[in-house]
Formats: sequence, C-alpha cells, structure tokens
Amino acid sequence: MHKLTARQEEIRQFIRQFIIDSGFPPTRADITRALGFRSPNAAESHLRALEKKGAISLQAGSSRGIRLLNDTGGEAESGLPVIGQVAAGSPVFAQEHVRERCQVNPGIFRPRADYLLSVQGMSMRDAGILEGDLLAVHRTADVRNGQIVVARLQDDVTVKRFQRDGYQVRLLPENPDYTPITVDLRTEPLVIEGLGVGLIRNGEAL
Amino acid sequence: MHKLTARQEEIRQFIRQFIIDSGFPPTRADITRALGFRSPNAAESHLRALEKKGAISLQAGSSRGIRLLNDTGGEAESGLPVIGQVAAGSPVFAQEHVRERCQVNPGIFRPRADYLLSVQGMSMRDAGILEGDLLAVHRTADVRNGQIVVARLQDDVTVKRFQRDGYQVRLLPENPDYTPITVDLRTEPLVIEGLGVGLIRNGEAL
DNA sequence: TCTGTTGCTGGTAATATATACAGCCTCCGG
DNA sequence: CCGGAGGCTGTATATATTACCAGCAACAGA
Repeated sequence: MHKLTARQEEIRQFIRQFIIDSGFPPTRADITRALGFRSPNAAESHLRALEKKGAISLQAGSSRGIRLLNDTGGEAESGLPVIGQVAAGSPVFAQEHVRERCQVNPGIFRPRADYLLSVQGMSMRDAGILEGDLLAVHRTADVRNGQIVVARLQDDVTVKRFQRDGYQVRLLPENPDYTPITVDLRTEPLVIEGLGVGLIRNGEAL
Repeated sequence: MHKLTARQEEIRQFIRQFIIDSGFPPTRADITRALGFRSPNAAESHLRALEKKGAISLQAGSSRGIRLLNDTGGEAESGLPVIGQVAAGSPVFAQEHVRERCQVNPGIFRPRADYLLSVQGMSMRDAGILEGDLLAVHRTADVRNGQIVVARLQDDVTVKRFQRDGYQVRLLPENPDYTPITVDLRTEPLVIEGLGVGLIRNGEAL
C-alpha cells in the first residue's frame, strides 16, 4: 500500500469513524459535508486516489460501495480470514482466497495465528487434523523439526510435519496411507508458508 | 426483542452475511434478488417487520441504511468459559470449574457453543479429538445417534459417540484400545450434558 | 366474524447517489 | 519548462435506491 498524504489519511479516518458510527460507509455527499468541500467531486477524486493507493476498494455503481482495506480497526474486518482452495502460483495469503472470516481472537494461539487454512485430504489424520478442519497458521518461515507446517511445493500447498537434515527436508504425513515427501533444497524449491499453531473444527465435521 | 419468524431470521442472516462479505448493508434490491422475490416491496415490508421487532434499525432516506441490532456476536462478552477437571457430583457448567475464558465467538459453531470442555484421555482419538483439546459444547439433552456427546455417568463426565436403542444407550469410544460403555436407562442414571459442536486445539498440542 | 400479522406481486414517484466533464491552482521532480 | 499528482470548484445526468400505493392469500387470535 502506498503511503497516504495527510489529507487522504484524514478522509480514510472519517470513513472509518463513519462506518463505526453508522454501520455503513458514507456517500460522496457525506464526505463532502464532513470535510467542508463545496463539490462532491472533491470526495470522488479523493476516493479514486485512495483506491489507487490500495487503502480502499470501490464498488462501481453501488451506493456507499466503499470498503476499507488493510485495516484492523473496523468491526467489519474483525476475525481471522479463512482460506480455502489455493490457486496454483499465487500466494496463500491473498485477498482472493479469503472465503469468509471466522470470529476468533488470533491471540488464543501461540504464536498468534494470522489466518485459518481449510485442510484438504486426510494426510494428517493421526495428528487429529481432518479434512475440513481449519488449521490456524502463523506466517513464518522459521520452523523446527517435528513442527506441523504449511509448505508450498511447486504450485501445491500442503500441511505436513517438518523434518530437516542438511539439504534434505522431509514432509511427513501422519497417516500410513500416505507417503512422506522428500525434498532436496539444492534442486527443488520449497517455501514454508507458515507454522501450524492450532485447529478449529466445525460441528458438521464431528 | 420479539421472536423472529423463520423467514425473518433468514433475512436477518442474509443481511449479516452481506455486511461481512461486502462491508456495507444490502439494498432492498439486493435482498429481493437473494431471496428470490419478484417485488422489492417484499424486502421493504420484511425490513419494516424486522425494525418493529427490534432486530434492525432503519435510517430513513439513506441508501443501505440498515443496521443490525442486538447482534449476539457478543462483543461485550469475554469469550467462552473453558471447563477443566470436573469434580464428582457437581454440574459440569458450574462457576468453580471455569479455569479461564477463551476469546472465541460462540456463533462460529452450530448450534452455538455454550462452553469449552478440556478433553481428558484419548478415547476419541480416531475422531480427531485428542487429550487437551477443547471440545465446544452446546448445552442440550436432545441428541441423536451418531453424535458426539458429553455424558455424565455416576460422577464421571465423559465424551463419547452416542447410540441409543430403546432403553439401551451405548457410549462408543473412537479408539480400539477403549471399550464401549453400555447403560440401561431403567437401572442406571445417565445425564446428557451437551452436544459436541466443534473443537479448538492449542498449538502446544500439535 | 373482524382485525392484525405474515408474506408476497406489481408498479411508480421522489430523491439519494455515483460519476462524468470542464476547469483552476500549487507543488515537485526531471 | 513540462508533466503529473494533489486538491479542489461547479455543473450535469444517468441510475440506484427508498418509499409508498393498491392488491391478494393464508393464518391466528379476539
């Protein structure tokens, strides 16, 4: 996100406060009144600038179609993002993968969780991680042997137990039906996306 | 707040989800489309009904002027109580058993969770419920075969899969090392304390 | 039987709102 | 000295949206 000017930050703050007070975003006219403009176009161009800098997103054609981005303060942004199917080649923690948000305090996990990953497959069954579970993930590449990690191999994102020995990394499933994956760091790219720090399961999976 | 009808609750839920998804409330037209109405007035009158019952408040004259009230999201609540060792003879859900509180929105589970029970033992291992896990429990005695329940037998509280056949109730572990418990309701007291609706695991158990 | 509520169809007028076009001024890097 | 971004005024206009009209049917309680 680009840095905002003082005036732009002022407008962003107004939008934020307006949402908290009213429950919905302001119109151009609301911004115009609040900031003392004489033309609604002043608000319009500010919104465009804010969108260009990635501070907000605008919904074309719909009234009050303003959404604050990268903001932890707004009520609408509370909770952890739930990430589902991860498309090949794109980072796990990307806006387009966020299916919904789960009202959980990230601080109940240690280290704190950054997002929830919807688990696919039964490869970690014997570690009590089942398909459909939400794995709480802390974004870090600093993992140790025996920890459960989220790893990216080629374009595949997987949850496994981590074991490293020199240039050899073994990604161990917790299910005899699956086979461990061995990666040679000198020849194959391996990205550690994060560390598993907890689990949440919905009732439907019980 | 008056009780909502099924249809009204449906609409309230839609508004709620719309706000989460979009960042702003829906218009009458949005509701009309989503619910499959042919007239926007259907949405209008539903909103009026919801306002009358105190479920929402409407801002006259402004677009998307819908605000959810009494949102049970529990922003003031300090999370779910975590219940640990249960002393013999006393009810599970008693103040003295609350070890701590966990910052989780009870509404992420369905039906909603009333408390979290710290799981002891590995009798439900193959259902992905491990020792130390926090089982989200909905307080009810209305359980069905195959569901995971919190049951009290004598002075013992246990988590098992429920199976009833007439007067015979079987409490099935999900681990071949444990043996099922059979209870004859005519001779032995069995109290169903609640229904397992979810699970939370701390990182330390991973 | 009357009255009110729920749950809609179908339509319309008023107005709230987004958004485009045409400018004006200042500051700043190249 | 040019070009672009920031920060506005002022005027329109298409359309998104609210809000109200008149009905219809089912149902519940008084």
